Amino acid sequence: MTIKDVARRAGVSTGTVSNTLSGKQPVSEATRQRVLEAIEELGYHPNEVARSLVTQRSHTLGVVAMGFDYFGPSQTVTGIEREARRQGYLVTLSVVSPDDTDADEVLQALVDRRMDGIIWAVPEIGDNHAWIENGIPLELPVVFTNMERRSDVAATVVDNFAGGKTATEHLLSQGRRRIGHITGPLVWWEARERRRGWQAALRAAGLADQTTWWEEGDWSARSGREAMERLLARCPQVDAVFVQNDQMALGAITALRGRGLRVPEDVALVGFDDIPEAAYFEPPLTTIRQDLYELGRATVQTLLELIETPDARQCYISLKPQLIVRESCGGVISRAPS
Amino acid sequence: MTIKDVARRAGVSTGTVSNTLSGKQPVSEATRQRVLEAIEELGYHPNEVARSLVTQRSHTLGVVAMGFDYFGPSQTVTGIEREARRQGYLVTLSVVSPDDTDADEVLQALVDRRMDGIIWAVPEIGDNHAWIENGIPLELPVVFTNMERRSDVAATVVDNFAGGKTATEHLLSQGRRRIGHITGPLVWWEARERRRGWQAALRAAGLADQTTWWEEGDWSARSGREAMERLLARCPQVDAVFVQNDQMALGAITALRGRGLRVPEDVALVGFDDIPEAAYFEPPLTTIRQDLYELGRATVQTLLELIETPDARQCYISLKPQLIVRESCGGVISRAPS
DNA sequence: GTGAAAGCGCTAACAC
DNA sequence: GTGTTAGCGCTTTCAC
Repeated sequence: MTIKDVARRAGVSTGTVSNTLSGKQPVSEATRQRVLEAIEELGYHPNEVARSLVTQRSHTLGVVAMGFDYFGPSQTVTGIEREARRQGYLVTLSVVSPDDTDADEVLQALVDRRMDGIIWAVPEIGDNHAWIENGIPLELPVVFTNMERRSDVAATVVDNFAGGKTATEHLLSQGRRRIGHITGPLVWWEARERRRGWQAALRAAGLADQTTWWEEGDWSARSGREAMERLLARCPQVDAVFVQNDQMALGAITALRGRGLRVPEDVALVGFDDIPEAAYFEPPLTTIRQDLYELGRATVQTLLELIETPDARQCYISLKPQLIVRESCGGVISRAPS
Repeated sequence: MTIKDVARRAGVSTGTVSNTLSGKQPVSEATRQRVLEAIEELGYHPNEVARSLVTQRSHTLGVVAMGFDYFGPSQTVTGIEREARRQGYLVTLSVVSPDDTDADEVLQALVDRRMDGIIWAVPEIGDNHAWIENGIPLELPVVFTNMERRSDVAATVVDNFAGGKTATEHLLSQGRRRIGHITGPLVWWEARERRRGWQAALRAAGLADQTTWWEEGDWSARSGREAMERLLARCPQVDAVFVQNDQMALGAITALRGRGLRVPEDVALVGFDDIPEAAYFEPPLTTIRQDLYELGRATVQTLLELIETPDARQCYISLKPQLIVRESCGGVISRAPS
C-alpha cells in the first residue's frame, strides 16, 4: 500500500496525492475527491519513515529518563508523553541507570533515528551533566529537567530551594524551633537545593547554629529510618524534621514510633513529593507537592518552541512546589483529599 | 555527513562503505581500514531512518501502556525498555488513558512509523480488548500483557489467580477462618482473577459460604479504607482480609485502626504488589509480589521471537507471583469466635 | 492544477 | 573485492 497505488487507483500522479494529503499545493475539488476515495478504499496510510527521510522531521521526541520505576520520574514522563501526543509527536524513551556510562550511546541512538529533539530527564547527580559544559555536542534541540541553571541551555525545573524553605517555614509557623533534616543523597543537585532551602529558613529565623542538624539518606524508606535513628542519637532535642521525600518520611515515622515518640506531638514531620500514599500514612503526612506532570508538559512546550525557532534563547522555567498540610505537623488539620 | 562523504574520503564506493559497516559482503582489510578511518575522521553515523526505509526494519518496538504513573505499569515498562535496549532495540511509548477511544489512533501512529512489533501493556478492562477478537487487524507482531488467554494471540501474564489463592491459603494456614476480601474494580480482568483465587481457596477449605464476603475498591488507598468500612459493617466477624493491592491495604489499615481493631491481632491482612513502602507500613505488610520487571523482559523476548519467526503466533507465558511474609498476618489470634 | 522527475541516505543485486 | 545502479516511499521543484 504505497502512494503509487493510490495514484494509480485515482488516475493521478503521486505528486497530486501528496498535495491533497498535505494541502501545500492547491488541488481541484474533483481530483481531491477521487484521491480521498482511493485512499479510503485502499486503506492507505502514509509511511512515516519515508516521509521522515525526505522532510528531515520524524515528529518523534527522544526522552532519556532515570529510574522511572519510581513515582516522580514516571509522572514526569507521563506528562511529557501526553503533551507530546497532543502536539502530534511520539515519544521514544530510553532509561539510563544511575551508574550508566553509556549516556553517549543512548544519545547517539536517538540522534541516529533523527529525533526532532531530546528531553534529558535525568537528575543531576555528581558530574553526570559534565558533558554539557563545552556546549551541547548535538545539533539537536535539547531541554533538560531539574538541572542547575547553566548558560546556553534550556531547562525546566522544580524550585527545590523554595520547597525546602516553605516546608521549614511551615514547621516554624507551628511553633517548632528545633528542626532537624533528612536529606536525599547529596550528590543529587535536588537534594542540595532542598537542604539549602531548609538552611535559609533556619538562618532567617535566627537558628543558624542548627544548620548542621541533618543526616543523609538515599531516598528509600529504609534509609529514612536509619537517618532518623542517627539524628535522634545526635540531636535528641529535635521537635520537628523536614524529610526530603515521603518514602524516607515513612521510615522516619517508623523510627520515631520505635523510640516511643509520637508524631506530631513529640516530633512534627514534613515530607516531599506528595506520593498518593502520603495521605494514608499514620499520621497523614504534611508534604511538599511538586507537579511533575506539569513539569513534563512545560518541558515539551519548551522543546517544541526550540524546534520551531532554533535561534534558541536559553530559557529556564522554574515551577514552584506547593505545601500540602495534613496532620503530621499538628496545628492546622485538613482532611485527606477527596 | 552521509555515506557518500565517507565513500569519497576513503576513495571507494558507497556500496563498499555499506559492506564494511554491515559485514555482509567481504571487504579487503586494506580498504576496510581506509573506510574505518574516514568514518572516524568524519564522525559519521549512519542515518537509521534511511536504513529503515530500505531494510523495512526500524529496530524500534512500540509500547502502549496505561496509567503508568503508578508503580506497576512503570516497572513493566522499565523491564521492557531494558531488555529491548539489551537486544539493540529502542522503545516508543504511548500512554493511553482508561477512557480511551483513541486506541486505534495510537496503534496506527506506531504502525505508520513502522515499528518492528507492538507490546500492548494495557490492562484488560471491560471490553477494551474487543478489537482483538476478529484476529489482530495488524500485520505486525503483537504481544499482550496481563490479558485473558485467547487463541492466536501471544501474551505474557502474571498468574493472578494463583496469587489470590496463595494469599488466602497463607491466611488459612495462620489459623484464620473468616477471611474477607477487598477487590480492585471488577471490570479489570486481573481483579476478577485475584478474587477467583480467593474464592477457590475458600471453597477448598470448606468455607464456600464466605465467598460473598468481598467489597470492591478502585485501587486507591482511599477506596481501600471505604471498602474496609463497608466490609466491617456487613461482616463484623472477619478475622482476616485479603486486599488486592498494597495501597488499598494501607487504607484498610487506617479503617481498622479507626475502629479500634489491631492488625494483625484482631484482623490479619495480606496485600498485593509489594510496593517499596509496604515493608514500612504499620505493621509491615505481608503481600504478594509480582515481578513486573521480569514480565517486561519476557514480553520483549516473546515479541522478538515473533519478529524473527512470524509463524510462532500463540504463546502464553504465565509468571507465578510470590508470597512475601511480613508482620501483618501475625500468628496470634485474639478475637473471640462468635 | 497536474505530471514527470530528481532526490532524501541507505542497501542489495548485479556486473566486472 | 569493488563499483554501479536500482530502488525503499515519499516530497518537492519545475515544466506544461
